[in-house]
Amino acid sequence: MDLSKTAYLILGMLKLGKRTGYEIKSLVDVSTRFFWAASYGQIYPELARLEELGLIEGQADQSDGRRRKAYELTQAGEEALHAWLTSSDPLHRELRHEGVLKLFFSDSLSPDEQRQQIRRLRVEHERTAERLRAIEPGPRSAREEQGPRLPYLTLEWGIAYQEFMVHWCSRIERQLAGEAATTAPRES
Amino acid sequence: MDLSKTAYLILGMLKLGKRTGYEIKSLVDVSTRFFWAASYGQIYPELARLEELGLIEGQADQSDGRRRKAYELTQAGEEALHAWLTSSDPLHRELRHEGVLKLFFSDSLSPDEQRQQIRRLRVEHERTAERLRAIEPGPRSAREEQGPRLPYLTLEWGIAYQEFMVHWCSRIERQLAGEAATTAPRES
DNA sequence: TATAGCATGTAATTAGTTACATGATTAA
DNA sequence: TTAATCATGTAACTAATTACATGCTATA
Repeated sequence: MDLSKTAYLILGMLKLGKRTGYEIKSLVDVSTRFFWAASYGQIYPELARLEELGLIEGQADQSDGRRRKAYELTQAGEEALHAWLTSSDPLHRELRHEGVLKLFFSDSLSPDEQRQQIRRLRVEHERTAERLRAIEPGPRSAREEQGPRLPYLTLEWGIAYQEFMVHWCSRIERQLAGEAATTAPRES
Repeated sequence: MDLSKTAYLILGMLKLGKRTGYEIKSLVDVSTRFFWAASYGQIYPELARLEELGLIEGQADQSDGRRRKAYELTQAGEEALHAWLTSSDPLHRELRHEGVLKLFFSDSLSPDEQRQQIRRLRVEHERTAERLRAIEPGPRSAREEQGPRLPYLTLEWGIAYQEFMVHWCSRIERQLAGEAATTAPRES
């Protein structure tokens, strides 16, 4: 029974409570999406697969007119989730960062173009950091009320990562500015 | 003319010099792979496509018995690369990190299991940091000999990122250990 | 002489996104 | 009444990996 990582994302979300595919997607979009994203095109077929495997159980509901199907973990699902959480298999880690890729090839750019690009990179990470800080109050209060604490921790991690990128960019910007000053002492 | 990011990776590598698909792959594996990976299954078809588009030009060679085809940028290819490097389009940024994902769901684990997992996460990043430090002398000496400097900078970035992760994990480990001490003051 | 490395390529598969179709309810 | 939101789902597409087939050269 070898599941995709996204399958475990779903199992994990259901461990947090009975949920529909739509609710899972909404939750992912304000939480794990910064380190593990998922789209409807993955979630709905995966829910069907997991039910087929007996790891989750769906309960259809029409009562309020809207057709919905909320899923829960079965015992087997709980076990599969726990096995994954405690396994020592090497972790899937993947980074695709176009900004750093551009930087790698930027020797051919003028100092001015280089500065502009690194500035853009910094601004993007600043914006992401802000978005994460806007989310923060929710998980924080949840944690303070003795709810799950680790989700909050990973949010803090996300903010710290964005800040790391911002600081790194700033340092490079200063470095490039310093060189420019040496090359052309009086620009004004 | 809308190219994939991986197409720009190839254009960038060819800007650095005439190269075969095999050489591009080898270079990618010791450089950009940590922020933008590529496999043969992408590189060879993409080379054909880029040649079709007139952005690169291949030159077949049998002289040493081995069949090889080395590519160079055309004028159009140079321009496409420069346009990408200086464009202000939002950057593709994607992170898939199974370790952080596990952490997000780890509230249901015992403190001991939690510590073990975060330790594993730290160790993986330590190992990656070491691998990057092992690569470092190459690009550093290249830079010192007035060769390209930005590739070295992105390598430094890679090391800094791994170290950020290691430090973050260490902090969480200490935090969890502190809590354990409060809960069970005398474990031995 | 065997193995590692150079070199090119493809087929099959997996992963993931985007865009659409459908239809209900709720709030402006 | 219109727009936003809830809700499920799929088809088409893009991206990427894996594993294989082929055949050469250089080195141990």
